[in-house]
Amino acid sequence: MEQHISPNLPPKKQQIIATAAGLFQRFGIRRVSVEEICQKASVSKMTFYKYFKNKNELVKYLWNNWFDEALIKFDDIRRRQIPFTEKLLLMLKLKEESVKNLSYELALDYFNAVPEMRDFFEGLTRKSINRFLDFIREAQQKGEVRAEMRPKFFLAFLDKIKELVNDRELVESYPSYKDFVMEINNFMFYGILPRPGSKEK
Amino acid sequence: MEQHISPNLPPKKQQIIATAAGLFQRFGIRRVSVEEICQKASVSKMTFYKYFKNKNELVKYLWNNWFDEALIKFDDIRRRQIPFTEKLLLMLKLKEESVKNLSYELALDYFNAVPEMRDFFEGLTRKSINRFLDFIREAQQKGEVRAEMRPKFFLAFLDKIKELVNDRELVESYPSYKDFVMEINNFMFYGILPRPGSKEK
DNA sequence: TTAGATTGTATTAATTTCGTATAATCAAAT
DNA sequence: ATTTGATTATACGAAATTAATACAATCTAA
Repeated sequence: MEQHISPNLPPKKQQIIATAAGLFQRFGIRRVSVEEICQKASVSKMTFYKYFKNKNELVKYLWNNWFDEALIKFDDIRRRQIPFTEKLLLMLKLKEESVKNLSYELALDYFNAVPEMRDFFEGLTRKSINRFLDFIREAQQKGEVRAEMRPKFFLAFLDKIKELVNDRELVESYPSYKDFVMEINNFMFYGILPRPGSKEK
Repeated sequence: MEQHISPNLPPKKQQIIATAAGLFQRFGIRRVSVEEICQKASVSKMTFYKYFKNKNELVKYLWNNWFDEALIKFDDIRRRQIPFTEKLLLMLKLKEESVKNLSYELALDYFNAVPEMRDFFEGLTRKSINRFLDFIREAQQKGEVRAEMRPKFFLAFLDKIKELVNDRELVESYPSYKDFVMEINNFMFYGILPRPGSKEK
């Protein structure tokens, strides 16, 4: 719920953004009218249309903000001095949070009513995906990931894996979260084959 | 979210009721259209209007159901062979749950748009309150409650007390929930004065 | 006092929702 | 096979809501 909206914006504009974000989150974009936003934000409609051409532009503004913030966090993780697989897990978590904030479900609901917004949203999504593919390619060049693997396959694979990260029962069945991470680590490095030099028979 | 809707209704009617309840709960009554209910319930609009004159009648039906169920549970508590104060606490809990289901907040939102529904809702509320006042009067006749106290005062008092029941930190500061109940018990029986014969100095 | 921002009210056009009418479809009983 | 009752799809006009703009009035700070 906490929005990190860049400050030193006109106060009225900020009010609009904050209340709109709250209302959209709660009821879905489609179900919230401009007037409602204005009333709850104590802003006249004129002022609203001064700062935003219309509701869609406001929505785009919010989406842009959210995606930008997510990308900043993404790059932050990317730069850290931690093993590749740990980065991966952090990114999966980040993605989950972002989706929660964006209320992807509510966005979908909006697409049905305003189809042209789908393109915009998908544009942002594509940008994010490309950033991630870059990350993988870089890891391949650094030798952290097998170079023969197609990045797109890896992406699809992770999309499935992330469900495991959210599987509480599974995660808690390990002595610690770290052990769980190790499991994924090992799986990604060695696959299902016994580690060379391990004592498995 | 679990609705206990009386069975052996026409299946389509039941679908309408169930989906409407879900949507209302989620988005508020005002924000959900008849068409949306029909779509999600896989029921044609014609069928909807066969079973309900309009959206308001559907809402009334749901409210009636919810209040009836609550009153049944209320009477059940009333009949139990447990001390008066324990009944009180159970009733406070019941009320809290009912309010949660009714989404009182969302109902209020609806009143702004459709004022005539407020009367209906308040009618149901009054009925519940009267039932409760009866309960108190009975307790007064049985000598469980001081006869000089006005039932309405007691009602107002409880409305404040119930916030305590929901105060987790307070409740958990007692060794057990039973101890917390005893505290309220004692307070209601003896007020703030030391119990006659207790060892306080 | 002025300039810029904001508000309240009003207004029109566009969109959504409501509630009904009609004909078609389907399932099951006769 | 036919009838019956329930349901659906489509369409429709009326009513209500929402969108977006216009204009005059107000407020605020330089």
